[in-house]
Amino acid sequence: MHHAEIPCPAAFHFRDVVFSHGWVQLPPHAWDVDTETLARIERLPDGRVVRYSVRAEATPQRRLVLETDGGADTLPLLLQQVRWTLALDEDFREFYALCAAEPGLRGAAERGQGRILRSPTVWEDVVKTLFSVNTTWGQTIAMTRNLTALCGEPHSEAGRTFPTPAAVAALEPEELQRVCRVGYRAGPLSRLARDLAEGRLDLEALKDPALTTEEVESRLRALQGIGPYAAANVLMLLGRYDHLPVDSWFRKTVREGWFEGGAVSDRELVAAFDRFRPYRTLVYVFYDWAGARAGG
DNA sequence: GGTAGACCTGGACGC
DNA sequence: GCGTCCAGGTCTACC
Repeated sequence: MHHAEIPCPAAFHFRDVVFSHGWVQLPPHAWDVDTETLARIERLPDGRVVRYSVRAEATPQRRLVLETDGGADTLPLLLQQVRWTLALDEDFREFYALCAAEPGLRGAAERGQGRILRSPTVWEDVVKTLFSVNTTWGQTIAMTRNLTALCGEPHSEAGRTFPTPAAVAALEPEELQRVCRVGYRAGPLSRLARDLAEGRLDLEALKDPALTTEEVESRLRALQGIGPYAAANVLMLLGRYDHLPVDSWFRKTVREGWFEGGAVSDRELVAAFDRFRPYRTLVYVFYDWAGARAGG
């Protein structure tokens, strides 16, 4: 077992990042409640399949500890991956400045919140987002498990990698639908996998900060099955925080939090976030909605 | 530009 | 047991 240490940003809370949204429940992520450790099975570019885990040192969380059963030569790549998946290199000071004037956001600033757990590849985040659309969260988990079990690469001890585009592209949409129970998402999933595997599409390029958010959104919306909600969700995972993911959960949360549960149009719900540009999504994710509902 | 209806799936619900 | 509804939307046709 090899390990490396990663210095934490100021006011960093590992658990807050891991549980920033539901991704931790989707394989190949796994959370150990006893040791508070986040683990993943990962396929490296050279084909090796390794397991790695990340945990925070006890409070104050000044360092993360990365461990892997891969060779010592895998550590630089895995460190780079952890920095991306935990958004360790992002600067949230402007967001915290905005939080200071908003009672429902003061807790977020005090805890150093803003980081959202993401996948190593845009491909994985897009697939998981596609699986979260027009279904229940339980079925999203099942679809991800089924796809990973069907064509992820096995680790020697336990678990599988998230499938590569090539592995998914090798299967017919009918099989994806029948075995993974992904329903009508099989077509868009298969097409996405084939476009990536055959080099017609490059989703990793969307991580380029030189691209405008409008350009990234436009490329995401060009994907089959990715509409306004799904594109906003992926934009958030790419560190672009001004496109609100308007779905049924958003409507319920904001109506109950800011409009006393009344009937309000999407236009009005979104307009309520205008003053929080360009961090509207972070405000939605980290706002103290329970406090708002309680009248605070 | 807005709106209705179809779309996989499976759990919840009413009967 | 069975039918219906709908969930962390998207797409198309139609007006």
